Amino acid sequence: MSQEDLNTYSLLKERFEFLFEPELLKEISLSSKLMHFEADNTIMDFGQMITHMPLVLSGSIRVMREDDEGHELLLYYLEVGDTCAVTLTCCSRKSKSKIRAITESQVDLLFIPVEKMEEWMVAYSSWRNFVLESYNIRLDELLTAIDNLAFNNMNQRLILYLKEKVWVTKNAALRITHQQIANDLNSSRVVISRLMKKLEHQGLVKQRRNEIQVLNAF
DNA sequence: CCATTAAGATACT
DNA sequence: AGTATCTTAATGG
Repeated sequence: MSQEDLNTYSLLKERFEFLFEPELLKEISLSSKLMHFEADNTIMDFGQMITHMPLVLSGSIRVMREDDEGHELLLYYLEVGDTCAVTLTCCSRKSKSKIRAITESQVDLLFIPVEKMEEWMVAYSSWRNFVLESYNIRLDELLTAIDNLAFNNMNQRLILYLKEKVWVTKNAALRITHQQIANDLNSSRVVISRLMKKLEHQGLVKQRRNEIQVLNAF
C-alpha cells in the first residue's frame, strides 16, 4: 500500500470500521480516490456521466433538482457516511446524472468506481447491506421531500428549511440571503422576506444583513 | 462619498 | 403566492 492509500485506510477505519470488514476497508482504500473540496464546488451536474460513487467522509453536500427553465429546488443533504442514491440506482448501467450536487461546506469524500460496486455487492455482505440501507434512507428522504412539497405551505417549508440548514451547518447563525433561500425553495425573494419578517416578529429568529439567527424557541 | 446589493414596503395579479 | 417597482439600509471601496 502506498502512503496515500494508507491515509485513506485510516480515515476509512475511523468512520466505517464497525460497518465493513478489514479486507473490504483495504479494498476500498486501494481502488477509491480521496478528494477534498472547498465550499460551493459543483461535484456532479445534470447530464454528467456517472463513473464514480461518492462516499462522504466529512462535511455536507446539497443535492438539487432543476426544471426546464432552470429553476432549482433543494432535495436533501448528504452528510458523513452518506452516499448518493441516484448513483446507486444507475451503478450497473452507464447513465447520466439527474441531479446536481454542490458542496455546502468543505468536504472530504471517496470516489469509488462503479465497477467495484457490483464486485463488492457479490463479495461482501457488509457492502450489500450498506448499499441497500443507504438506498432505503435516500428513498425515505425523497418521500419526505415530496410530502413537504405537496402538503406544506411556504411558511412550513421555510421553517423546515431553516431547521435543516442549522442541522447540517451545526450553527444557529446562518450566513445566507433571502434570495438564496428563495432559490432553494423555488420561491421569490419578496415572499421569503415577508415570511422571515413574520418569524422575526414571532421571536423565532433574528436578522441582520446576510445573517439569520435561529433562536432556541424555534 | 458613491456604487452595489440585501432587505423592507406597497400595490397589483 | 408571486411579480413589479420603489425605498431604505448596509457594505466595501
